[in-house]
Amino acid sequence: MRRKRWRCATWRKENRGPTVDNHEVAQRFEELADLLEFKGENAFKIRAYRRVARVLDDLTEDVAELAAAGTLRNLPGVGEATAKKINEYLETGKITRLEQAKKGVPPGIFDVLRIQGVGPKRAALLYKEIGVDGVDALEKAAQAHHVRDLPGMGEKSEENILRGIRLTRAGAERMLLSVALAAANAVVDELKSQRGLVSRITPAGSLRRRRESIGDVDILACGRDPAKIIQAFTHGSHVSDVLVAGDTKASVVVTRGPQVDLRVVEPKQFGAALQYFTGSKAHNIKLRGIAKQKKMKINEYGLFKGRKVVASAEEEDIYRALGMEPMPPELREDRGEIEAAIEGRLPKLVEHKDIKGDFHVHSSHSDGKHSISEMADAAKDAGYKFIVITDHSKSLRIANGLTEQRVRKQMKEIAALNRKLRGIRVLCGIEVDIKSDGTLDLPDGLLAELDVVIAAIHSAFKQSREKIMARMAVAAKNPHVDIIAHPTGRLIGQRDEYDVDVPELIRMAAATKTALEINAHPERLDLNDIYCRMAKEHGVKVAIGTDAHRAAGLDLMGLGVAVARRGWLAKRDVLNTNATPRFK
DNA sequence: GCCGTTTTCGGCCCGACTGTTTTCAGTCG
Repeated sequence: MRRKRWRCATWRKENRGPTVDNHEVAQRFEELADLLEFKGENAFKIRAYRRVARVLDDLTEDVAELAAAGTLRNLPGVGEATAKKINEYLETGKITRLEQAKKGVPPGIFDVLRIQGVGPKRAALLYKEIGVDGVDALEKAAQAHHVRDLPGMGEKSEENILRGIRLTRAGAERMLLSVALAAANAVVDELKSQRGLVSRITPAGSLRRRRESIGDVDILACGRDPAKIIQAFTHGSHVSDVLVAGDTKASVVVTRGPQVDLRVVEPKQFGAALQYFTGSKAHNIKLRGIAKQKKMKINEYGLFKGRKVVASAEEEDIYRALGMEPMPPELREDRGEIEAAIEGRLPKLVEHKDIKGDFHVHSSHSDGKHSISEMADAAKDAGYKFIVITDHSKSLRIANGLTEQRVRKQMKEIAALNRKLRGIRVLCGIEVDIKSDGTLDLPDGLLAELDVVIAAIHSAFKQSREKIMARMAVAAKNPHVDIIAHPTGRLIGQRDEYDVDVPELIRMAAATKTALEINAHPERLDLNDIYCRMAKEHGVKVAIGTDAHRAAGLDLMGLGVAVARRGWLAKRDVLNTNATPRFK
């Protein structure tokens, strides 16, 4: 699959909370942390700022509302000084401490810090000694061999810096979850295919946690001959560049693909390593703190009390030994899962096998490739009890949207098909367009006759928040609309959300008993994990739809389930788990 | 800068790899 180019401004933090403002405030704290790091200030202070940034990004409430209510300090990691800074930013658009820190630091330093192999110490050295104030200046200095003369630097460091610049420019960007999964599977399959090489091998990291976009791919393996595994990995058919290769770990860049890190561990330590390399970093840091309280130590080799191994072979053993329930990788983001695990109140997450049907499927009647009958066969093969055919409505001309007449014709075809089909039921639906003037594209009388109505915005993305929300209100309040599809309209790495107030939409959905969709298409994954959790907290049901335009598209359900799991959703929160779904 | 079964000061996660060093600092995850 082709690598996506990321055009929107917010690609670095795809897990945005309800409003842009949270993310915006978070970014200020990231900047502050970068600057203080560059200046060599107290590392713990820097970590504290980064923690604040992450907490703000993960927030399911509006930071401005918390500030107004005076409850900022209830947030973990936010103390008096930070609360003051947040208030200052909300009121004035500036943070005095940040402005001070910026003084005398050229803005290009932020980019220099993002080059692989250049950290705060080297960035400061380069700036002070030879005036490197940006990536271009750094490249020139390295090419002119001015870098190797600096203390602690040499020929190799210079080469590595140039390679770091190349890698960053070539696209050290994040990739879609689906792309990373494919790359990881290719590497894993190649290593597995070599007889007797690996006894266990599995992706770890953010891929295993199923984040919606992935930076590097992490893979964990064990086998009799670690050196041979590293050798096979670095000489794999997909490798274009070897970054590091040691006894137990190696990093490569895959041709037209991501950086892949492999770690080789002892079989008896596989569980500890899997836990460690699955992360997230924040989750692990909290876990380490808990181990420390219990006078234990945790690292990638195991959980230790003094020299004694308390747990190491399986992940579950480590969590249990720390006094908590083991938890699925999708929850490990330090968003309250550790506290829940200690108190024994982790949700039992929805699983792929619970899914009985797909709510969002297109056919050749509009812009799908396959007939209704072919889609039904594919759904039956997937083990489903139902699918909902939801072709586009007429105003979406580019997608050959259905007129009222054609909808009626489709209803007849589906009725006839259902008389023949065994073991699967085709429900008659529509993806009705919420037009830019705030009306629905088909009359209520017709919508009332359909089994399932999903409504979606496909036009006028640039409208004001008021207009977008007015359109959403029309859809949610319509008694025939069952689901609002891809509610924010974002395309990961390509297009930002339209100006939808998601917390307000969720309140609307709750009040009108309208479900919200997780669109499982890899570029959408919309709602995202944070919004899903917010929906659940408000009692709003979620419907997963693959938006399949061909039979193979039904396979994307796994990505939708992953988002649901990341959003803490249980079986009862997801409408697809009911073989005969009921609506308004 | 935050935080408290170590409570208002003194901690704050931990190890691998690299390149430059004569024993370790810097970077990364």
